[in-house]
Amino acid sequence: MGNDFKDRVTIYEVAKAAGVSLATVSRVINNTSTVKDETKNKVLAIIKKLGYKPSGLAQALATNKTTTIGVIIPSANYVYIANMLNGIIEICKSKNFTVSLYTTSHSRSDAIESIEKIIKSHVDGVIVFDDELNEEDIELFNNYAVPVVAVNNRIIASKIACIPFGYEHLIKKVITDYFTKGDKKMNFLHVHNAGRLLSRVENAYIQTHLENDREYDITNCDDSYQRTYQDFKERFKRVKKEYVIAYRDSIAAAVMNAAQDMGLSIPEDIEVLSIIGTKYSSIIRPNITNLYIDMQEVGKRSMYMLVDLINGQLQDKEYKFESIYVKKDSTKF
Amino acid sequence: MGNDFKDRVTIYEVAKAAGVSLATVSRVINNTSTVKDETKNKVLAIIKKLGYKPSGLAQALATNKTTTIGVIIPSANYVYIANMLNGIIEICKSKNFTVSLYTTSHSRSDAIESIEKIIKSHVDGVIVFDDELNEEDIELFNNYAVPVVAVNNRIIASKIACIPFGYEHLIKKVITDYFTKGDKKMNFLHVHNAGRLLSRVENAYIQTHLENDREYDITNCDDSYQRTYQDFKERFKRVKKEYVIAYRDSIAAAVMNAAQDMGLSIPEDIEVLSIIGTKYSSIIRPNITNLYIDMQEVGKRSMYMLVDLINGQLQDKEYKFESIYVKKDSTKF
DNA sequence: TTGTACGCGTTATCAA
DNA sequence: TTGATAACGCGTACAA
Repeated sequence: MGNDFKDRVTIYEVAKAAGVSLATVSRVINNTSTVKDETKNKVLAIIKKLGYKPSGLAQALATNKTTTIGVIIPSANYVYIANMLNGIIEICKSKNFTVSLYTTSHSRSDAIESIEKIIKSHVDGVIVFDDELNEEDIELFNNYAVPVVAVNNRIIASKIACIPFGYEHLIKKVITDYFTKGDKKMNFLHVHNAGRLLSRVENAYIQTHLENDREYDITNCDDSYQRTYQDFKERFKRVKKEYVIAYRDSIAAAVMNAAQDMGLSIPEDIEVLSIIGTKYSSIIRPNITNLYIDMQEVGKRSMYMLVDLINGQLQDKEYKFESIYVKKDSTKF
Repeated sequence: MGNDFKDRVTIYEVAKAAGVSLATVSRVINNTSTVKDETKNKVLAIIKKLGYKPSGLAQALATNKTTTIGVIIPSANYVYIANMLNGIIEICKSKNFTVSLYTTSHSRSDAIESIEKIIKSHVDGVIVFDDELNEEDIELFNNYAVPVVAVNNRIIASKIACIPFGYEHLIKKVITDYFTKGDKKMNFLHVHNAGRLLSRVENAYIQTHLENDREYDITNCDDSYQRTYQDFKERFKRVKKEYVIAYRDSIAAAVMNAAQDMGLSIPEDIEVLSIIGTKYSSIIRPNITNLYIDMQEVGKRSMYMLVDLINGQLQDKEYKFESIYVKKDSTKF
C-alpha cells in the first residue's frame, strides 16, 4: 500500500470501482436497507481494497448528528475531575460517542469561548462542570437546541438536566457534631476563585458557626501545595490547636505536613478535613478524613442522562449526589 | 429570544435577511476579501440579530480542515497523563484547536477502534501516548495523511514525529551507583500490561543486574494501591530489607505504608524508588525518590510539534525527553 | 434490489 | 465590490 499520501477515498470512487451507484455503497455501509449479497460482498471487497473510510464530517452534515459530546471542565489536572472525565468517557465508548474536551482554567473568557466553539461544532450534547458558567450562559445552549447536563448546579430547562451536589447538609452536621465533642476552633481555608462548590461550603460553615454562636477563622490560601505548606509552617509557630477545613487532599496534606514538621501532632493538636476526598485521602498518612462523592459515578450518570436527554426520553431532569463523611485519621471523630 | 428551539440559522437565511448573496456573508465571516463597509455592517447586524453561528461541520467539509486534533491515551486517571493532557490543551487553546479525547483502557481493541474513529473524524492531527499501539498501527494514520506525534515512542515517517523518553540510561546509572553504596537486594515491581515504558525500564533493570553479576527480584504487582498494600504487608512478614522499584507514586506509597505498618523503617530497612514521579512524590511522607519527566512540558512540546507537522514546517522530527533523578527521603542515596 | 437527484451548510472560483 | 454556481462527501426520498 506504499507510503504515498493518497487523497481520501470517497464513496463515489468506491461506487465506480464496484460498478454500482453511491447509494448502494451507502446502504452497505449503514446496513440501512437490503442489498443483494453478491453486490454487498463486492462492495465490501472494494471498500477493503481501497481502504475506504466514510467521512464523519459529511455524514454528520447529512444526518445532523455528530455523535460527539462536549465536556467543559476547569482543568484535567485535578484528580477528582479526571475521575469524572473517565466516567464520562467510559459511557461514551459504550454508547459510541466521542468526547471533545474544553477547559476553562478558571477563566471566564475561556469559558465563554468554549461555548462559542461548542455551538459551532454541532455536538449532540454537552456536559458542563465548571463554575465560571452561570445559568444564563448555560441557557445559551438551549437557544441552539443543544442538550446540556450541568454538574454541580441546579438548573432545569427543556433541554437542560442537572446533577447537583449535596454538601451543605453534611458539612453542617459535621460541624455541629464537632461542637458537642471537639475542643478546637475551626479554620476554613478560603481559596480565591475556587468556584461555587467551595463557596457554598464556606457559607454553610459560616452560617453554622453563627447559628451556634461560635467563633471561627477563615484563612486565605493558595490552591497550591507548596505555598500552603509554607504558609502553615508560619502559622503553626503561633497557632498550636486548630481544626482545619481544606479544599482538597493536596491542600489538606500541606496543612498536615506543616503541622507535623512544626512538632504538632495529628489529630491531637491539629485536625484536618478535606472537602473533596479522592483516593489520595487513603494513601497519604495520616489518612485524611474527607467528604466524598464518587466522581467516576457522577461522570457515568451525567453521560447516561445526556444520552437520554438527546433521545428525548429523560425522566428525571435532576439527580442529586449526596456527599458522605469518611472518617479517617486526621480528625478525632 | 424565548426558549423555543429554532432550527439552526444558516448562512442562507442571513443572506436573505441582509439582502445580499451568501457569498458576501461568507466574506464577512472570514474576512476573506474586501466588502463595502456599509454592507459589511448590515450583515454583521443581521448575524447578531439572528444569532447566527457558522457550522463548523460545513466549514470543515468545504475547507478540509477541522481544527481538531485527536489525543489517544490509556486513561485520564493517571496524574502524569492528566498533566500531559493539560499541557496539550493549553497549546491547543492558543493555537485554536479542539481536542478529541480517546482512551484505550489498556485494551488493544479499544485502541484500534480509536484509530478507526479518528480517521473517520477528519482530525488535522493526532497525539498518541499509548502502549497498545505499535509502529504499524501508527503508520496507518500515514496512509490517510493524518500527521501524528508519538509520545514515548521512536518512530519517524513523512508525517510522523516522536517524543521518546530517556529512562534506560538513568535507571542503569541509579542501579550501578547503588551497587557501590547500597546494602540491599533490589526488587522490581512487574505490573502486567502496564506498557512499554515499564517494560523498557524492567529490561534495563535486569540487564544491569546481569552485567554486574548481582542477584535481583521481580515481583508481580497489581496496578492498584490497595492490593499492593496488602501484598506487601504479607511480603514484609518475611522480607525485612529491600530496595523496591515501583511504577508510580501510588504504588510506591503502598509499599512504604505497608513497610511502616509492619514496623520497618524507610529508608533504613526498605528503600523505594518511583519510576514516574509526580507532585505527589513531594506530598506523600516520606517524600518519594523518583525519576521525573515534566509531563506538562511533554504535552506542550508534542502539540507544538504537531502544529508544525501539520503546517509542513517541522524541523526535527524527534525530540527526546530525558528523565532526571530526584532524590527524596525514601532512599538513602 | 438498485439508481437518480436533491439536500446538508459552507468555501471558492469565476464572472459580472 | 458583489453574485451565481460548482465543489466538499455523504444520506435519503423517490422512482425504476
